[in-house]
Order: sequence, then structure tokens, then C-alpha cells
Amino acid sequence: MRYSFQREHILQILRNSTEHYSVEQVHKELLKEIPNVSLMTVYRNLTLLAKKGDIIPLHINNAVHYCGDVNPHYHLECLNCGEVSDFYNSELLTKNKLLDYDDFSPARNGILFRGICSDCKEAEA
Amino acid sequence: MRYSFQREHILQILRNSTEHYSVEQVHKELLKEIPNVSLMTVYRNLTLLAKKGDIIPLHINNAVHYCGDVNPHYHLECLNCGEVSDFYNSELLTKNKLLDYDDFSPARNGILFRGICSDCKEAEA
DNA sequence: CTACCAAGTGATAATATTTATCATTAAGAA
DNA sequence: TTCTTAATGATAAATATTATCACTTGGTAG
Repeated sequence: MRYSFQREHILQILRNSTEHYSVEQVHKELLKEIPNVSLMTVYRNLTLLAKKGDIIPLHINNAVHYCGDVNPHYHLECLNCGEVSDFYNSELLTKNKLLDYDDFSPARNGILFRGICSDCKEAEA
Repeated sequence: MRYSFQREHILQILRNSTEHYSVEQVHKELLKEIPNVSLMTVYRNLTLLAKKGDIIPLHINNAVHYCGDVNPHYHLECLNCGEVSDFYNSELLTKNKLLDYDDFSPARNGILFRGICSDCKEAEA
């Protein structure tokens, strides 16, 4: 894989944010730094970076979002407001091996919890 | 909500299978029982049934798949072969409340594990 | 039993997301 | 500097989903 100015910027955008941008959103951010950059280039590089393991793809409501943090953690998706947030829990991380009983090995960041986030629970109460 | 012949059949298709059909696949199955049934009707009813809680939507690679089993369980998605399977594990189910420490309440069937399934692990070994 | 109303359907079109193609550009090694 | 090939950007196509609306049908009120 060859160096690419565009790819480098895409990676930095995801690393410098705690958001989980969609492809369109990454493109929008990238346009601020590289005018005229193609949406195709964003798709291509996000796919490549995900394959390399530099970013984590999240399939949210029929659109891929990407996480720039590859440290061990999981994801929470709120079914009410749609927010996706990072979830660090060492207790769960160690108990992760529960799954090996069933001979299934979850990917390092491959667990997604779908439910109701704290903000939405407060709003309802 | 009013009774609908089409909706009833859609629900039965999902209940009578352990597969996690895509919308197209449900439509294909439904056509065997109701010729000329519209794909739109399948979309509409799957969305309705999911909202009612009678089926569980799974977002796999930018397409929704549905699970007809609403008993407490989770899902495993193989990143290698694409298979999605049900995962029953009472130990994990009870430890589920781990998440409440972070004020996030996962939905009853809202945990998805992405990783490598046993079949694919064997094939590699 | 019949008439009526609203939910549901199916045909069609529109939108959204992603992938494919290919001529041109540019990374980086010879 | 030249050459090879990865990467880009413009465009078109494919895939998945949603919107619209005239028509049909479930089911209730008269």
C-alpha cells in the first residue's frame, strides 16, 4: 500500500474525533482540508483502512459509520436518539471469553450493544 | 392495527425458520405462498412487526435482516462467511446488567457479537 | 346485511448508500 | 529522470429503502 495524502487526512479526521462519522460526514470534514476530494476516494480509503484494522466499521441503520479508536472497547447504539458511543469496560472485556465456550471468537472491537442511552432515559423520566 | 393476511404469513415465515432473512429473502419465501405480493408490503410489515416487538431487526452489511425468535438471546455475525446465528447464554444474560453501571440499558435482544464463527475457525486450522 | 371509514396493498417513482469502470494523476523504486 | 502501478476523480450503475397514491379490504356502526 502506497502513501496517499487523502488517506492520511481521512485517518486523522477519525482519530481526532470521538464521533462515529458516516462516509458522507467524513467526506464533508475532508472537504474542509482538501477541496474537490471525491466521495469515491473516501469510500475507497475507509474500506481499505478498515481492512487494515486502522479503523472500525459500524453498521448503523443501513449505513456504515467508522470509529477511529482501535483500543479495546465496544459500542453502544441508542435506539431512541441514534447516538453511537464508545464503551470501555475492563470487567466485560475479561469476561469476553465467555463466548469461546461456543467456539465463537469476537473481534477485538466487535461487540455492539443496542438499547437506550442514559440521556434518553433521563429525558423520559 | 388491523389483521392482514400478508402480515400474518410474513410473521410465520420468520417464526418457522432459524435463518435471519433479508427483506428480499422474506419476499422470495412469501411469493411461494402469496403470488404477486409486493416487495413494498414486505418492507412495510417487517418494519411494523419490528416496531411491535414481534421480530428483531439486525443491521448486517447495509441491509436489514430479521429474526423471528423474540426469546432472550443475542446474535453472532461471522465476519468471514457472513453467517448470523442465534446465541443463547444464560451466564451472559445475567451479567448483562454490567451495562447498567454506565446507565445504558441494552434491549432484550440487543447485543451483537461480530467475529469468527467455529466453522470458519476449523476451516482455517 | 349493507354501507362506510380507515388500514393495508401494490404499482410506480424517488431517494440513499454503495460499488464498478476507466482515463488521468502521482508515489516511489529502478 | 523514467517507468510501473497504486490512487484519484468523474461518471454510471447497482443495491437497499422510502414516498406517493389510487385501489382493495378488514371490521365496525347503523
